[in-house]
Amino acid sequence: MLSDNLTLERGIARAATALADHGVISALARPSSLADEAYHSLLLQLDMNLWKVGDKLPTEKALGESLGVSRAVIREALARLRADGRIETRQGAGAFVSDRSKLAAFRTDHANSDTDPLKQELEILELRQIVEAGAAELAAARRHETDLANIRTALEAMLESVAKRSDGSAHDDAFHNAIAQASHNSQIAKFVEFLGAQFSNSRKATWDDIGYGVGIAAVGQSDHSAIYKAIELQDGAKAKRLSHAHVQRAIDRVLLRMNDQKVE
Amino acid sequence: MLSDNLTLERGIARAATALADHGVISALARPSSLADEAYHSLLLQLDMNLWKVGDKLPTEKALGESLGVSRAVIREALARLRADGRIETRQGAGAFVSDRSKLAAFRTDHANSDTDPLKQELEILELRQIVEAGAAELAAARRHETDLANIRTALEAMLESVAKRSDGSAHDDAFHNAIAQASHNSQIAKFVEFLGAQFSNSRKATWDDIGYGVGIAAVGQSDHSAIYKAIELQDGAKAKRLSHAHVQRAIDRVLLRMNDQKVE
DNA sequence: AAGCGTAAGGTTGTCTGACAACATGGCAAC
DNA sequence: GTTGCCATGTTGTCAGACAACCTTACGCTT
Repeated sequence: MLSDNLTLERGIARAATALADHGVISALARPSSLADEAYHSLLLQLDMNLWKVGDKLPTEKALGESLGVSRAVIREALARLRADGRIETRQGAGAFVSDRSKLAAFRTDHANSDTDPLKQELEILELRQIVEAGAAELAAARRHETDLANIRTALEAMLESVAKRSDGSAHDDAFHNAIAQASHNSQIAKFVEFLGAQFSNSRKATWDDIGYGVGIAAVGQSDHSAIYKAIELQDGAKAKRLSHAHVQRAIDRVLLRMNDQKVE
Repeated sequence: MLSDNLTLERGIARAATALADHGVISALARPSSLADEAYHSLLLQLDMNLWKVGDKLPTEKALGESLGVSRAVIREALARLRADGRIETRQGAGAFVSDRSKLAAFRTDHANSDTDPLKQELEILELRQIVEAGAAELAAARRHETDLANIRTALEAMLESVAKRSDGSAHDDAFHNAIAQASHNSQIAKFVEFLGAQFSNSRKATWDDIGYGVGIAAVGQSDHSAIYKAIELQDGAKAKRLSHAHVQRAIDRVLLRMNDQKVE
């Protein structure tokens, strides 16, 4: 595992992708780039505690040889690990594993993707539920007129989408982001935006034909209206409760899918 | 601004750091690396919407010439932007600005650091308050015996630190992380750990001589004990309320510091 | 005139070699 | 034992080259 040759893996991945393009395989290891694979390979070894905090990683030259790639590729992988706060490098000395108090970035994707995708989606939704409910509560207390106008704009755009039975996921995002903005806490706003981006694929389900058939879009819309009114009336407790319940619907849908999956 | 020469800036930054080392200047632009500066330069231009979503960035060669650095440096900066989901690159085509729905990493540091550091700390604390309160509520509902044991271990280590008036910040971290782990939601656990890491410097104040003098450590300890008991008794509402109040104390201390700052 | 295949040039991905900047350990001088 | 210097190793940066790939334009066919 340590001395794997990436070019070999890459060849296999390429072949797999070629098959996938023909519909033979659904979604496996992407070919991406050598640097990407080196990054994930090193990240995996870091997550497995192959090296302890403070330990010195092999030299760039050694890493390149063990993975069968050039130093430039290794350097890009190390640069990303450094940007995430996983390692620190000192010119002339080497690269060292940094302790957890240096973490500089939060990502939702697992290097070891052995976890069930649905479970991961569920976990992110729970985190989203907590943060968005808190954001709504703050928004009710701090919203200005301009904030209300922004939320209303997104709300009306969504109403129009529902009426036309078209995809309103972009406006859905805008609605939740506008509420987060109304909290007047830029970190919360940025984080809500980030969490929203983690669902760019799965959330579409609410707005496609199936979603309209089941009536998800309509129910979500009445949720949204109620949340807006609570924020407008500065009823923080209500905004929090409604927002929490709104995300709970999405959670319940994921739980249903998980049950369906187990039955098969 | 666009055609700045990084080597020039670097020279100035080096000189500034040299002065700082002699105590003349406190903390200014770090010299770091050329790639680091190129990354922040590009990030700043992206945040200022210099290019619209989908626009093509200048070629690596052009970027390198405009910043006065080699292509290798530019490539490292672009690699980091790509890892954050800010841009996408296609071999043979170029680098393109991606839309916000591709965000792949959450960071608390601002590229445009024109914001008050205290305000930023306040905003992160508010986010932390929301997430940790939610995590405590879930922990109360889902904790196993092993989770309780982990929390208790950290709690007792902190008690010992308080008794010895030594630095217990590491155990403080461990306590909050253990609660987040007890939520049995790995994303929440990871995020709480990440937020904790954003305070590696400022949180020490609770545990130094001043903190002991004011009694912050002691008060925090009674908070911790109460939170633990609520989780043990599976009283989610209480755990949530106590955790919220606990972080509120830290928020209030920051607000005090902000007032002191305004007076000067 | 419209469609299509091909060739040319441009751009990113990767490799190689080189040198500068810095760190570390050992050795010699005191 | 301590100090200072030097050889060696490592990371940071640069330059050039080629492969893989994309885009565009040109010329040919229909």
